[in-house]
Amino acid sequence: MTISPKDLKQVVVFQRATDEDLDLILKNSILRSIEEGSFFFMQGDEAKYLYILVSGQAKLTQSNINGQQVNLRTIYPWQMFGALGATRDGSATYPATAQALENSSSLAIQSTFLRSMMETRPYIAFDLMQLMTSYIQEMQARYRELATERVEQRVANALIRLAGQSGIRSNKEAGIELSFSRQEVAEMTGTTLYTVSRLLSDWERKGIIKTGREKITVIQPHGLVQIAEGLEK
Amino acid sequence: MTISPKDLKQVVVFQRATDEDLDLILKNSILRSIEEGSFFFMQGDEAKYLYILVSGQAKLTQSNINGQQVNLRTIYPWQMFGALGATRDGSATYPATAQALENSSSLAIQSTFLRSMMETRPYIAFDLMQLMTSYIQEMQARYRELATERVEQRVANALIRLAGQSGIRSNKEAGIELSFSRQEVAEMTGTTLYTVSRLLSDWERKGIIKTGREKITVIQPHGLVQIAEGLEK
DNA sequence: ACCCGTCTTTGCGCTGGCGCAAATTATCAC
DNA sequence: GTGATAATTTGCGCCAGCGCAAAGACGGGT
Repeated sequence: MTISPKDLKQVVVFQRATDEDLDLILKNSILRSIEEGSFFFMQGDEAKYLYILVSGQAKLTQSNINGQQVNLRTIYPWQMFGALGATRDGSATYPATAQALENSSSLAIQSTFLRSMMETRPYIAFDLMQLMTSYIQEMQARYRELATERVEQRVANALIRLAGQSGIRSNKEAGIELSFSRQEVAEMTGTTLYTVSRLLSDWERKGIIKTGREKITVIQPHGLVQIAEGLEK
Repeated sequence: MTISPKDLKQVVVFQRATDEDLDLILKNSILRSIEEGSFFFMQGDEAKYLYILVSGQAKLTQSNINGQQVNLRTIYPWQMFGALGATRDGSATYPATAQALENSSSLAIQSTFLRSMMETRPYIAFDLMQLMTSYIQEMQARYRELATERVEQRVANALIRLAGQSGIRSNKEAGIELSFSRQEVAEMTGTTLYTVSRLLSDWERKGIIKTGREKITVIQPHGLVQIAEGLEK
């Protein structure tokens, strides 16, 4: 697979880049293919590269000392990841682990190179900052959710968010189909797979969703919104 | 009170700014004094300004629909806040509320002005991005903590973090003194004031801390670390 | 010194959600 | 199709932590 400068325009942070800059970026990066289940990088690794997902799907997780993990976000093609460790000063390490959910390919850009580029090209730093800003907002919202909302509300919210993100990628007649296991949803919402399973079964009985193995189809988004707001009782 | 360009150098994001730039920033900002308990801005307000705290102390919180609030961070002099809403495109709103914990004064900088400055001065966008990066990391860590750790571990961690932040500002012989109520600690850790009170009483009995009205003195930081790691049992 | 408002403590009962265990079902490789 | 593997469901018991209520402690203002 080859990547052209034009492809890179799909990356939010590079939308405003000139063709020369895009060329330069490509020259300072390498293509890395990762098979399903393997890792782009692990939490604690030295952050030499930041990545652009070219194809496939990946997840970003963080683990505590006991190995319990939380899911920070799911990565879709042309999204950047690993940028946190890579933009910090000196020899930073990745604060999270990136694992391929399918066979995936990515563009690995040298951190030092992007940093030097930013020093002279305001738009990259600016757009990257905008991206960071949106992550902070999402993390703050999820943090507040975790601190104040009950499990059913958090799970409902997670499904709404996921439907919004990947729903764009599907036709929504007959529901929005999501590909996540109970375990994954649990890691996104700070609960357990048992509780998620019980909730989903309950909601299926009520006709709000349909469930399958590693699959959740949202039939009535409105029903989820109601649960998320804590109105269902 | 007047603020000189030199004062502004204490702001992380302006460390590398030229004197002319600092002058320009001062010219495009106004001094705002807020008395204890009042608000710099509320969640949902249009983000016309971003702030630099000049004196006093403030807290940044976020509330859900029911009014339950979580504490995102405490703001000390020469720290920037309200930058999230202000750096986003168009007419963004603040995602959080900033309230003065003491009589405070701040410098309010026009969002549009700082945005235009960043477009031509890489170092500001770059340094601001670094700052954002550190916030993301902290939020991710706290999120993981909230999702996977038990209450006592989270509270211990919060005290460690607070001691690290404001400990710099005090002499640590005879312990590091923190000025937070049980309610505030509860909002930082996603629990209730009752549980915090019970934990602190327990830890005081063990000699790890001393407690007082709106005051917690850390005597044995090591004891907290042990609890935070879940080893105490 | 005293009062009053606020913060803190603690007893008590309750329950949301955890997590084991075992059964059931879906998926894939061959 | 068949067996192996992994995901899911559900019963059951349990307990960490919530939250009310009431008492107690502290501190600022006059």
